[in-house]
Amino acid sequence: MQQQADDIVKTLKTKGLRVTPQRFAVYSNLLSRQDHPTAEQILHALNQDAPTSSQATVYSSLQALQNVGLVREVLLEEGVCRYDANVLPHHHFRCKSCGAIEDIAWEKFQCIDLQQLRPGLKVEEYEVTVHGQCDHCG
Amino acid sequence: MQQQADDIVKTLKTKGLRVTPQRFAVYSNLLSRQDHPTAEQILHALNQDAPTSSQATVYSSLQALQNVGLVREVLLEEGVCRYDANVLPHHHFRCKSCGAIEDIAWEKFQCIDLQQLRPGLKVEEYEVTVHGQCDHCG
DNA sequence: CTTTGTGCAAACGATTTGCAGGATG
DNA sequence: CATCCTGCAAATCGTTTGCACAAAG
Repeated sequence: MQQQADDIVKTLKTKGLRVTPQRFAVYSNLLSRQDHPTAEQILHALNQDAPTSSQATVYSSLQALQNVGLVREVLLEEGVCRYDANVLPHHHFRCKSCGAIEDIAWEKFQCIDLQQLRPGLKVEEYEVTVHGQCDHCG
Repeated sequence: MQQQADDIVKTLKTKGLRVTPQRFAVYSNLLSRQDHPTAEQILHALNQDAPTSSQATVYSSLQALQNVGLVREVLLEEGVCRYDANVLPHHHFRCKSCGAIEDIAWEKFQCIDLQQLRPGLKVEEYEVTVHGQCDHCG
């Protein structure tokens, strides 16, 4: 636990971010959860016990973390912006019934003929979004 | 042109939608363009010459068209909801520089080992989003 | 005629901004 | 101690809603 906290501090510093309690809390929370929370869910989680962050600060922390590549946005539903501390390439599954979201290992999908999508297009990255039913809803 | 209009009317009726000038215009506009416009862009296009639709009506028309499966939402950027009259399965390319969006033929990608994503998950559909540079920006 | 759609303006929810005070390096 | 962050409240943006009038079938 203590070691983990030190790691987070080190990571933030390495990226040139000032380490503030709020920023630390946002990143730490995001690292600790498997779902892909919205800004609001993060805010709520942080202020569960005692108020520690304001809404504006959560947004700005997320922005700062995004800018240095520690966090990415995940768009799976209209009007809902989620955040993910896993910035390695991977795909997403979303349950159409309950909305649960789950990561899909990168190796599960493979692109056929990537270079020939169309002459002129330079592909830099891609991701797959899978829709279906999860364990509970299936 | 006339034939095309008749087709649109027929399609709407077949889906059980009342044919109003506004609804016709929204669907017709969406069918005619290759980009994936936002509600606002559609509204702007329709009122280019003379005012024909209100903003609330464009939203409600899009909603109605979605409900009967003639139109789908496309989510590629945070905070931007685009619409697409092509409801056949296909993928999307988005230029990271200029934001241009282009359809990618369904056959360009193939899923490896779909049934074994994870036991318990029932896959119903999926789509690929490709990011990169388009002709002008590459 | 009955039902459904339209337009306006007000309401809404999520995100952003301006600014003064406070913490970080 | 200069710079950057935080928190508050107000502003903004896209979308939705309520309601009276109009149009479609």
